[in-house]
Amino acid sequence: MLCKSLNRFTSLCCPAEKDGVASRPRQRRNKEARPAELMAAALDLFVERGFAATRLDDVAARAGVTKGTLYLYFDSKEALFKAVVETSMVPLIDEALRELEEHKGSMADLLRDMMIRWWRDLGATRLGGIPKLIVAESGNFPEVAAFYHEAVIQRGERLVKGILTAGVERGEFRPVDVEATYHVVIAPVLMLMIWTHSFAICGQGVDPDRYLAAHVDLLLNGLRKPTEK
Amino acid sequence: MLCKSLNRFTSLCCPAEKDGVASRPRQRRNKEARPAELMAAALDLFVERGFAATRLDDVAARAGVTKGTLYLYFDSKEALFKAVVETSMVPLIDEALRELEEHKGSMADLLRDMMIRWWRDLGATRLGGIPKLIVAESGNFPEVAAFYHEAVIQRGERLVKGILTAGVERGEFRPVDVEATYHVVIAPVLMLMIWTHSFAICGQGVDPDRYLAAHVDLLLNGLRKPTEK
Amino acid sequence: MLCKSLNRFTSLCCPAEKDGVASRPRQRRNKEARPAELMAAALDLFVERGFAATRLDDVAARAGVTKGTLYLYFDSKEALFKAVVETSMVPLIDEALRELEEHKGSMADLLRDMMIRWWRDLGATRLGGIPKLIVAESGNFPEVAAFYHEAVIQRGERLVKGILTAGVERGEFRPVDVEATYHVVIAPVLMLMIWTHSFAICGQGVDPDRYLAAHVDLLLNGLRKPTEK
Amino acid sequence: MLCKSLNRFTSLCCPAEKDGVASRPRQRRNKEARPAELMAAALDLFVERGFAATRLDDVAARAGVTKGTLYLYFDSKEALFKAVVETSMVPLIDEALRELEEHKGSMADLLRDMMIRWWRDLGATRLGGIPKLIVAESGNFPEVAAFYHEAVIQRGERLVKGILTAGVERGEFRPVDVEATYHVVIAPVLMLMIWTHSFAICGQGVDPDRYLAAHVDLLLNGLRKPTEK
DNA sequence: GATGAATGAGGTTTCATTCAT
DNA sequence: AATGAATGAAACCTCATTCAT
Repeated sequence: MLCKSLNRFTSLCCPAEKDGVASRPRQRRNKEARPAELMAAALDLFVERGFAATRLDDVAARAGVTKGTLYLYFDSKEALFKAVVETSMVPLIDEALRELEEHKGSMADLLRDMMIRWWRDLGATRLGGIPKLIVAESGNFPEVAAFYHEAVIQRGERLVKGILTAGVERGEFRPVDVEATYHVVIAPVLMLMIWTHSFAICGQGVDPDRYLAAHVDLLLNGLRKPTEK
Repeated sequence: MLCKSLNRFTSLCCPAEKDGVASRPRQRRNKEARPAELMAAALDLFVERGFAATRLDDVAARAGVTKGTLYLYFDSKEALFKAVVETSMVPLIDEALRELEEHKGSMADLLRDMMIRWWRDLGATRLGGIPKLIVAESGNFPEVAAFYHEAVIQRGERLVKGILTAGVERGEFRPVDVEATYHVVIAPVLMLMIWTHSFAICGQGVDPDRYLAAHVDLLLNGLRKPTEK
Repeated sequence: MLCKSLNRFTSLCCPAEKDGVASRPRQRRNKEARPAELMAAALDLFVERGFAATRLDDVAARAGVTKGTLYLYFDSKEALFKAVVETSMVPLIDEALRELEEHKGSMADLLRDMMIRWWRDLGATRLGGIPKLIVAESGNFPEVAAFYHEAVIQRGERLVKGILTAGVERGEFRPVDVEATYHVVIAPVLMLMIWTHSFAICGQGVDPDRYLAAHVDLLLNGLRKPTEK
Repeated sequence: MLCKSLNRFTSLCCPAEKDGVASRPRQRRNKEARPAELMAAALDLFVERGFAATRLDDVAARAGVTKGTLYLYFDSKEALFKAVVETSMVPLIDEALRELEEHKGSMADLLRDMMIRWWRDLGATRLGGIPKLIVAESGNFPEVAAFYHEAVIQRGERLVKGILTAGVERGEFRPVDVEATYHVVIAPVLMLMIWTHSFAICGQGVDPDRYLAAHVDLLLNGLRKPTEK
């Protein structure tokens, strides 16, 4: 929990004013909320246009301030992006990791549960656009990519591999190549997010629930020990 | 190197030679080949850097011409981009379709075979960077995305769904939700391509063969009728 | 360090502490001292970085206040600059004049003595950066330069010319062009200060003592009547 | 000699159009002269305002082009400055070094000669403003300072020390501390240039010829062996 | 057909200055 | 008296696009 007032962040989804500036006599409207407002505006535009194509002018305008104000709170465009990721995605993964440690039931249930919640809390929200952004711009912004890898990917990796390993050890799953299977497990979820934020825009949507159900179905069937008939 | 254009005043070097440009005279070798040369250079750079980050200066230099020449053949950067996608991906897909209509054996084998060939002939080449590029820029270039969807994705969809349906009808596969399973089948392959062209660069490579093997293994185990042990 | 202002939300640190700021409460200690504190901070930074490159943010931080406070005491950055020059250099020159009026001995000794004291009391301190600063910014702040000339340079001129004239009249020195020789006398000292505050930083220091000794040696040899061997 | 057409540079002193843009139908007016025109405009403004305070917009406007054109010829503001120094000051010093090697007469004459020519060809021209600029901005632009040190100062050092050493070896000069005397020799000349380009602007000029004569007079008297009466 | 010099709008970032509190 | 959030005018630099040659 980085900052108390930031918890409001994910549910703060600023109520439109699409691209228009609020015209009230601003100045000290509610200063504690400023960073969260800026990050919310930034998330919207980053997801919509990508990192490079997002202009800080637009981020500021969407938050109802001017460009210079951004630099009161964030050192650079990159810093702004990092802050967005850190305050929105990281806590979600950290909580999942915590739950894994405390989980007692079957690993198959946990996996299914995680999948569904991951989609509901992250994939289905604006945050679901982040992975596409990262993939798209990692080549041109290596520092951003490196940060994301460390902050998000590695944590997710620990989570999924933890479940797989535990399942195998308990004899619940077949003995699989955990390293490779990890990628097979997350790929469809990642792909769904990427899909939703690219072709879905062109009206070529995938039904997330059916897709995830099919994935989990296939996955658990593939992992289950064939001997337990 | 005081002043960029001073080279001209010495006799040290003559034609632009930058970013790996061929330095041969290139005597109007074959004027019909010019567009193809330009598109080849553009493909290289688009795949490597993305659409927005690719500079036309660099494309021209790589093709051994100057920037102005590009505008003799393409109306704009976007037009060049669309031409590249059209001429590089479409023929490949068409050939794949032709070959697959002649298949007679088991659907499981066919699926496994397809996966491997898709990777070898496309994913492992520089063309493997196209899907990432499309996904990444689809938001900012909707027409390009729509074209790609029609020309490439829909054909692939027909193919995979055909195999799944046939497998189920023959009793080779469990009865699955074909619509959703189609996505689950292709997602890992797409994901592998995207991965290879994004984080792989940051030293976080995935071993394609192990990954594909794990995917196919899981897939066929998941599809196989549980009764046939 | 995600967002600059988040420090406020934690209890880690309280007041601005940046760039070596005193962190004591500074309870309105002595409101008459505030301008002097601000000018002291400004002198440090002006000497270190020059006029244009000094940020008022940093000046304020070094004085333990905020930027807005500066504008309570000075109308603008330029006004601050002029105040600094006025209050730091003028008293020094006045004291030097007072002490020198009481001298009785030889002019050669007086000249040598002056040189050494000038360096010790002014050149070797942070005030030695003022001449460079004046020279550097005189073009962009002509009023400041004019003030400095009147307040500092002209006094020094009277002094040196007085010594030279007296030395010639007494027959201690050759008859020289006093007007021009004055400049030759002070130039090396000025130059030493400028040098110390410019290239000395780049590791190209001059040894002040050797330099001054060489200067005085050369000077007195050049001034001495050649017949008096 | 870096570039044939650049020799015209020092005598190219573009005929005013003070701060105004030429309104002729430009475009390819005389493309080979472009770099020299840009450097001439840059020299004017660098000397007048300093490095940091000179805006590239103004440099471009004075040369009758737009900002972007500058970047066709120079990679950055720093590169532009370096090019100006390299093409204007360095050749002058190099020629002086060549003459030193070929000189046969007395070192006193050579020293006097060099002083006068240095002033005539450099100090009295716009180039005389460069040393002040370097001194003023060396703290904030270390790379620029380092370049200047290597390109100009070290060459000048070799020149002056060469003369002093030769004079001492031949028994023409007293045996002096060459290292320290070098600084004493150049300081007044540097100071004269700095003076001319700072206080001189405020109407507090020094008469260069009288000043230099006094300096050389004093210098040679100070260096001459006292035994030769 | 090909060039390449030139443009100019637009990007991120900086910072002196203001003003409601 | 003091704050510090906010502004907005530049500054440097980039690059798709144009057009005279």
